[in-house]
Amino acid sequence: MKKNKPKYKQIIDAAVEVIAENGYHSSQVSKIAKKAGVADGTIYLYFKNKEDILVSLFQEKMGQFIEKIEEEIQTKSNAKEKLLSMVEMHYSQLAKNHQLAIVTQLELRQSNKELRLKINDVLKRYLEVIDHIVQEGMDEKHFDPSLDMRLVRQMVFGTLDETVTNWVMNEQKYDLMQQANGVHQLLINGLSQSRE
Amino acid sequence: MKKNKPKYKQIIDAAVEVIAENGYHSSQVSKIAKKAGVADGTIYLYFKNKEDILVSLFQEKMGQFIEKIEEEIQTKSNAKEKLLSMVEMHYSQLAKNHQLAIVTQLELRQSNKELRLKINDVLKRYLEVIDHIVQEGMDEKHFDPSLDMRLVRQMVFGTLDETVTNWVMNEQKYDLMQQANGVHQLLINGLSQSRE
Amino acid sequence: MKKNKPKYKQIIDAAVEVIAENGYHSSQVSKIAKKAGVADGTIYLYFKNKEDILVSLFQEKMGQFIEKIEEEIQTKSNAKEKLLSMVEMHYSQLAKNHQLAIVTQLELRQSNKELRLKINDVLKRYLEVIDHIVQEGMDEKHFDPSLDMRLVRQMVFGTLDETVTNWVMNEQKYDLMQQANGVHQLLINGLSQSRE
Amino acid sequence: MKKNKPKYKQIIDAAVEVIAENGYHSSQVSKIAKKAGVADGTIYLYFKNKEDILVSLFQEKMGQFIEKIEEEIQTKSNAKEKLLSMVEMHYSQLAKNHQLAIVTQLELRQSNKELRLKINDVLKRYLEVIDHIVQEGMDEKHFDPSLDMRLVRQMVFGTLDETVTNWVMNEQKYDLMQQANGVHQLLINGLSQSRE
DNA sequence: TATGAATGAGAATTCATTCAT
DNA sequence: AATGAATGAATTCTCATTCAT
Repeated sequence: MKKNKPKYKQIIDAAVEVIAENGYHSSQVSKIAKKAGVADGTIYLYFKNKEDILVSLFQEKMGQFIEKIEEEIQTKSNAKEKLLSMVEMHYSQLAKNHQLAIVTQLELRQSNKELRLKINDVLKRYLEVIDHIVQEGMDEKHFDPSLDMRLVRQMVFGTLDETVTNWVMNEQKYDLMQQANGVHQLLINGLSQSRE
Repeated sequence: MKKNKPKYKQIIDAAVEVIAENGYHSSQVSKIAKKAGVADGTIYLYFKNKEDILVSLFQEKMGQFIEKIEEEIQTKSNAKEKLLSMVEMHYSQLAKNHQLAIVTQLELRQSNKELRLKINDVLKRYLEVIDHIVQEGMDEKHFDPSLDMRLVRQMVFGTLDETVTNWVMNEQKYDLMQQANGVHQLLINGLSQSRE
Repeated sequence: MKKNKPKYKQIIDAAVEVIAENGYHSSQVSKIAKKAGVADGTIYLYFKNKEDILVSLFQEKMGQFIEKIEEEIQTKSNAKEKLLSMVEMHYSQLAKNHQLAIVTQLELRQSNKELRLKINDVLKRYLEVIDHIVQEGMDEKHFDPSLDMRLVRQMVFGTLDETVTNWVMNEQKYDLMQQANGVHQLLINGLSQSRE
Repeated sequence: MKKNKPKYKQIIDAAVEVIAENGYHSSQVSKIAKKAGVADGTIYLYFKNKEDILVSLFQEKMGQFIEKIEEEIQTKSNAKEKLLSMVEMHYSQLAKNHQLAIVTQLELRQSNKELRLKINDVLKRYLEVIDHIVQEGMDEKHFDPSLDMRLVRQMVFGTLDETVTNWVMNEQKYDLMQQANGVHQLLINGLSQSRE
């Protein structure tokens, strides 16, 4: 299995670094190879083509990203706590890894439609996590049972994505983690005057 | 002023058509020129370079987009109605113009960081519209006065943007307008069990 | 019509020179462009791709080659004279243009199967010239009427082609034209002891 | 002597198969190694480089080819019969081995000038066979003693080669062997009205 | 002998932009 | 103002060959 060989991960990590530093369009395969410490041709022993590096990068990193969120959520006992945990994990993981944040929020979006479809496939798993939390909340009667799942999913993901993108575009000048509680409250209560 | 000459608008409209039909990366200047019925070189009498066509396109179209939202909102008397009106206008204008929706939601995001910074400048005006509505709602005590304006702005915009992008990526198979009320409710009440 | 523009012919002539001098595999498009005195990109205004240069080269040069043979043959009154004329013209034209001889006999044969099929199309016209002469000879009862046209055509063309290729491979050390009569006699009488 | 080791022949036979199936340009060393059941590196224990495989292939196969022709010819008592025998053997051997025919007539001609010079060296032995037959025919006074040996050699070889190439290019749709007599007659009598 | 992972040189083509007319 | 022919920089991927094991 190529994915377990050390060079596979080396190349993906080099790709993250190179893309974060140089931007998507200035990230030539030869630059990635150099940073990974392998020959250009070696890249093609592990990846079908350049796009395959990017898709694999996203799968690998986003897979771990979602896995960690799933693990953390399991330790929580109700939907509200799970949602908070998800927001916190989403933010903390990207806050911890600035380069990855740049790559996923900005650079990889410059890819073509085909690549973005593959990226969306990876995201489906994340959307399912959201769905489960919301469903649980509705079952608990803490969330409105009449909610349209698709809209909720898009609000939650859209909000998280937009807040992270803003943070990255502002060059991470403020503390992303500090927003977690506020965003959680917003998602739970919306704009309305809170009842408490 | 070049912006009032007929060819200026011709070229921008051609760009929207060409990009919607062919995708960002297959939209060569020569294709836009052909569709606009002018020579390649003529483009450069009206635009500094290719990127300038795209920025101008966004300014022109998004400017009108925001203007119409502003006009419509003025006729509403409170923040909740204004927010609903904004959601409806946002959706209706893009639903009415599929090509523009494809260009703004998918194709223009493939542009490089520099171009996206300029695009963000255009969006600032829209974000200010959101801010005004939210501020008004807080003043009316209908919206929670302790809300963090930046987070709200990002939740609102992120939700609208994500819902439209999903609709476009699903090839506009469902009716975007029908979502307006649900999204409005979600933004107002969040996930919590509604009080009514 | 692009074929009548001066750059079209410039590029083809440059291609003949470059291929004859450097060999097929060392004849990069950029080398041809440089020799033709145009930019690399200009090549692609006149030719679809590199292979199209080679096919066009063959069509252009071989077309003229065959045309001249046809013209010369018309002035002869019987098949034997026409055959001699054909042999002489075949040899004289290639003897006069060493570079073209190298390209057609050696370098262009290194091309892939697809290109060779296109080259064969061009040659069909030449084979028809042979067929006409042989048919005329059979009608005159000077040539054996029971001959298999396909075999004759292949013998004649194979002989001419092989003799020219040998001459080119021997770096044109001997006089190709001096062979014309001998080859003509061979084709007419074969190996048999002549009757005269 | 490496040539007698089993892997030497394995590799050559694999090369014939691979080139016949995939064409010259798609016949990578790794493909040949795989078909031969050896590692890529093993090839280089038996052959200096890729070109050496091709030259050796030609030497090996053409050597056997010529040997069989020589054996068969020995059983004939005069030049005419020997010539017929040569034509028949030439055709029958290639008709029996389609893959080899494809490789020698089409694929190996795509090689570069250098390789073809080496190939020509191998063919010299065949040309000598032709020369001997012709000389014998002239001594017997059945062939015209004033013939130019070089021209005859090129006519005979050019005719055989052209007829086989045509047969291969036409995907061996007709029976090559059936042409043997006709070609033999053509070579003996040329185009002239036969005396019988 | 045999292996096969790693190497790295090498080239066609596109397309934004210019500028002589 | 308008044209459009000409420019030329820039990059992925293949595959023959090597060499540590």
